Amino acid sequence: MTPRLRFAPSPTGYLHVGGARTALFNWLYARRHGGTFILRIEDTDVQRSSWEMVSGILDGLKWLGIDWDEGPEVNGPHAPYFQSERLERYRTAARDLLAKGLALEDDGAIRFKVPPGQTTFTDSVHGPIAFDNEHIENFVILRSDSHPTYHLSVVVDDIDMQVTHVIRGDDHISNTPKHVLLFHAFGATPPAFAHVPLIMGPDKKRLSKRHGATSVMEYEKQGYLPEALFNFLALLGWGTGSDDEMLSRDELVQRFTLEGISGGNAVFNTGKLDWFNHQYLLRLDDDALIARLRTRLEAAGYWRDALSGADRDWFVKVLGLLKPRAKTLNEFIDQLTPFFVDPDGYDEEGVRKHLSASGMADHLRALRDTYAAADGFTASGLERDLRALAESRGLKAGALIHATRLALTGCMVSPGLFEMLELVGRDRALARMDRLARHLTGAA
RNA sequence: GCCGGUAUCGUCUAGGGGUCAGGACGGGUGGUUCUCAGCCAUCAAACCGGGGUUCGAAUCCCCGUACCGGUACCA
Repeated sequence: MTPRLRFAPSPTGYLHVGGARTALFNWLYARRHGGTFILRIEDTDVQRSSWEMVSGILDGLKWLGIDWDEGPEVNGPHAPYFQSERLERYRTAARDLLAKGLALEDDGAIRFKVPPGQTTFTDSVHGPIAFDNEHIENFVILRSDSHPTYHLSVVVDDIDMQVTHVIRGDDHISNTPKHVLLFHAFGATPPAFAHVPLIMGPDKKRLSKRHGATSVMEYEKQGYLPEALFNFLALLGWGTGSDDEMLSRDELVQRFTLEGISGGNAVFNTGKLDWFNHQYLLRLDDDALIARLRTRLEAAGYWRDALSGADRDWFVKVLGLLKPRAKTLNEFIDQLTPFFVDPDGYDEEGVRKHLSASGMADHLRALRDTYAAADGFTASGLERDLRALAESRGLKAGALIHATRLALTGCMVSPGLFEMLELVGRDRALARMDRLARHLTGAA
């Protein structure tokens, strides 16, 4: 029997990174063993569920590259995959149990009669786990409004859909005996269970909005690459048993085991995600990088078709300058600014530190004139000219460099000044130096 | 409170009766240098505590402690 796994989100919010990781583990296991990955929408809580949320979840999964074999949009032999469309099925199941004397009516609701004894199961992550049934109350399976509770719908669906492995969050571990009891009551064999540790914030509290972004698509917005998030999430709470960390989707599939999942909760370390993202960004070839940047370039108003045509070589050089410093696609866009538009102001601290020396406007004009008269406009020549000029004027090269950087970018930090000058080009560079010189004179 | 789970550097983790307890992120220092980043070199940093078992325990057992989760006609 080939394994059948499922991810069963409740569409009461967007795809959370914790949910995404659960989906990821299920997907990894299914792909590793040639099984089936099912997506089932647990929308029995009609008030809190919406189509917008459903499509948000699908988008998040698709963006991460997690595809499903059965479920919304693709359907399958056990359709429908929305619990809201299976309500009658749950009612029948609850009445079945009632008829068999395994459940009882209570105030219009139906409760499962928990038998005496002990309920045990073997968790692939935690090992054997036992609960005394006396600690489990006769729990409701069908509400008085005839809607199923989570316990009922989950078990009925897992039976109907022939789910063989349930990989879910640790928070379900104490629900599991209830589910095991239900599987038995329905005459079914419970699936194998694997409860994965929860994702926490840096303060070891359950990850929530106050820790920062928790939605998968929020990371997309911030300029993270799906393959980076995928890799990072896969290794959160799971060890491959080796020192390798940069692992492709396929490598992750090949190495995935339930036993490698660790028992304790895992802190979501944004810094590590940044590192992964940077690594993946660095591995993108030029055209791929440009393609990934495209939408954002358009939004910023920087895009022109020549960037992938006549100006491609220039653009590739610019990107090369930014690669060591941009950790996200958004940072690329930020740092790309001086290559597309003139500075719209000057960093205040920079002005104080680097422009307050008297005569700076004059030095800047002198440099501007030198550059205007220079034969070529390449980094090495520009550097040589600047240093010579600084020396002739009794100025430290650094001082002139910093002032020129402010003129060119408006900022105190940027890639190497001379490389930037070369790529910004003579006309724009001279204009910006003029402008700062005028600005300084006007201010004085 | 009760039930369940977990415990290795700050973080993610490897390992697991005898190891210099390994890697990565982050951090420190030095170098490269016009700033930042990067890069190179280098350093610091952990087996929750207490009892056992054993020639030997971080590893096995017990007891604590801490943390997390559950304790709904939420999922």
